[in-house]
Amino acid sequence: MDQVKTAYRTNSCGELRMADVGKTVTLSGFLENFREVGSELGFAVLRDFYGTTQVVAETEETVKAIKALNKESTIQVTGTVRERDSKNPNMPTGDIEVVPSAITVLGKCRHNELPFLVNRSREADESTRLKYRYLDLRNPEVKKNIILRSQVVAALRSSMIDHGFMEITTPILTASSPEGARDYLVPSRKHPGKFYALPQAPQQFKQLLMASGFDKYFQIAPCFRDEDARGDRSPGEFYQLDMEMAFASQEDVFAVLEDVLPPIFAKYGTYDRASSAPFLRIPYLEAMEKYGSDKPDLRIDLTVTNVTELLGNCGFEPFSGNTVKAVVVSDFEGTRKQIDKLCADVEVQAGNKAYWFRLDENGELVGGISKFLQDNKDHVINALGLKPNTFVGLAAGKKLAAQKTAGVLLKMLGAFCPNHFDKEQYAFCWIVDFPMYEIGEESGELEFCHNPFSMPSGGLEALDKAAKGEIDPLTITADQYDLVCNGVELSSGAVRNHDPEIMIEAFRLVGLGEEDVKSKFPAMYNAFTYGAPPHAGIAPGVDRMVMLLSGEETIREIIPFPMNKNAQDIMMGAPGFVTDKQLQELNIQVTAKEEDE
RNA sequence: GGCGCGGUAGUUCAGUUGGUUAGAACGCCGGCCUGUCACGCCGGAGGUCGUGGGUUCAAGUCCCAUCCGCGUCGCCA
Repeated sequence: MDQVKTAYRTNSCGELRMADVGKTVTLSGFLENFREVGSELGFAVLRDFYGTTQVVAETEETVKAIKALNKESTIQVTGTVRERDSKNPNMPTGDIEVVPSAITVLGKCRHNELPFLVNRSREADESTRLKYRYLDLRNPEVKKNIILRSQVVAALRSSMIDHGFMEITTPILTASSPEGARDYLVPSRKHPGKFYALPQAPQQFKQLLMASGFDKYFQIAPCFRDEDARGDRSPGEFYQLDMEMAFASQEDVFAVLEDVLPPIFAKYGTYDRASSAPFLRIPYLEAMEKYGSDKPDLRIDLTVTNVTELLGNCGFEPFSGNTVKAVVVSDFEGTRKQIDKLCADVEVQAGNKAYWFRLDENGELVGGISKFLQDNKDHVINALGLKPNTFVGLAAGKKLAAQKTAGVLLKMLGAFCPNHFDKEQYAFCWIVDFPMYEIGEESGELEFCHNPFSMPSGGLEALDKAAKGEIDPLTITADQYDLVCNGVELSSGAVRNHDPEIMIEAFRLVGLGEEDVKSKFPAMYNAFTYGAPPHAGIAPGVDRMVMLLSGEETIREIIPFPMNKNAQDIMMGAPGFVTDKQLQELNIQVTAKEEDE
């Protein structure tokens, strides 16, 4: 079947070539531009989804007719394909043009001044682009990310099915979850005072599918969280490649994604190199120690060194009594000005100062805090293995703060030094052995570090020992893992806790009892009392994957109709006020209203 | 919510120490142009300088408040 032929066209605007010369064709598309070269000559560019084709106007009548139309109007052109007198090698259809015999206006554009030029919409203010997203998306440069997204989703779906997974949809209207992010609530008409919630993730449903005897589940799942946006985090809603496997371990989950993702990244990505299986596994504590981050960018060949013993007592006040971390950069070429800028940027992002010194080409310690090191010069050089032209970035503070600041410093240095940054690839790694518990910053009490559904390593035995005080609960790790690519956290997953007794024991350590488990997660708790398979899963973020693949800097570029930072859809007017009648039906009284714009 | 940057023509931006009638490019309108392709040339229209207040002889520019946008931290099991 001809894929583009419709009632309105015989061909697309992207397909005509020299071989088609002489044919009579009908094209339909948007009038992108008209270049008038005289009262009896002009060139129109017709654009549809597939490409552009030049339509030549050779009579005064045709020139006038096209000139009268506003750009972006949709028209239908019937005519003959002809070889061009002057060809355009930059254009796929640049060898030919269409000589029209009839032009029909299909959809008139009523605006002679557009909010922006379609072909240059990416230069326009983002709010304007989002308000007129349907014009913005006509720009092939903008549209291509949405096409990429569609192709990636199709490839993921097909690969998951090839790996024996079955796509199952789960409810969008469900119960509010007591843990995690703020919920989006939907009032119930039939049950006054009660609310549905949009799922933050299909987490509980997929685990219930495992309890139901399904074996390998996946879903391109919409997830809803009412939290503030970031450049790489869209407010409100996003999509996950959600998956779960029964009778499976951490390694089984790793094996699936290590097989599914690299070929898709290599095929659809900006770079054609992607890590192959097995991805590097880095324990959480090691990642924090070595990279100062739980999402290291492995394209950077720098690591963090602990220099507390070496430099802690050098006499530089900010170091004394603190943990001191260093990032050693060999073959460093940076001016004083660039170093200052770098340190300032680190301070902005990390909230902590960065310090530095350099071993210059003559083997002297210079710059930054170097004067505090002169007494111990040889010892410092030997201990760090410094060679001439080496930069040493430093961070100090309490252990975690020093680690994180060094981590920010490391990433900035990587971005600054091309010789330490092998950029053109997708470098994956797994972060494993996350702690199960942490001391909450506000409460000062023991809390779950990530989510309470994870299986603690060592199971019931480890929890019992912690309860008896034989081991520190903070040393218990969870069978939980993150997938990281190029410094971006793509996904979190875990081996789930499928045993009600271990679940109760895990909750007991944070001061919650059996009743709390039952009331917070009744469906899962009950289901697991009827026997459940050990299961494990993960849910890579689709939006972030497409963002990595496209090379875009903001997540909005890869979402067809994104909301702005304030979770508003300016184009649709969402959120918006509703009628009093609607509110009455829902038994809702509004106590505060935003000023109407 | 904190911090940072920004808001000037339809669009993207410039605007010096506070000083004449607020400029440019693109777009738009009119004219010219027979092979353009970011067509070219000539001319023209187009401004609540985000909003409100203040200082001043004089404010796009300085001060205060406020709204909006983006980034970042908080937040995101």
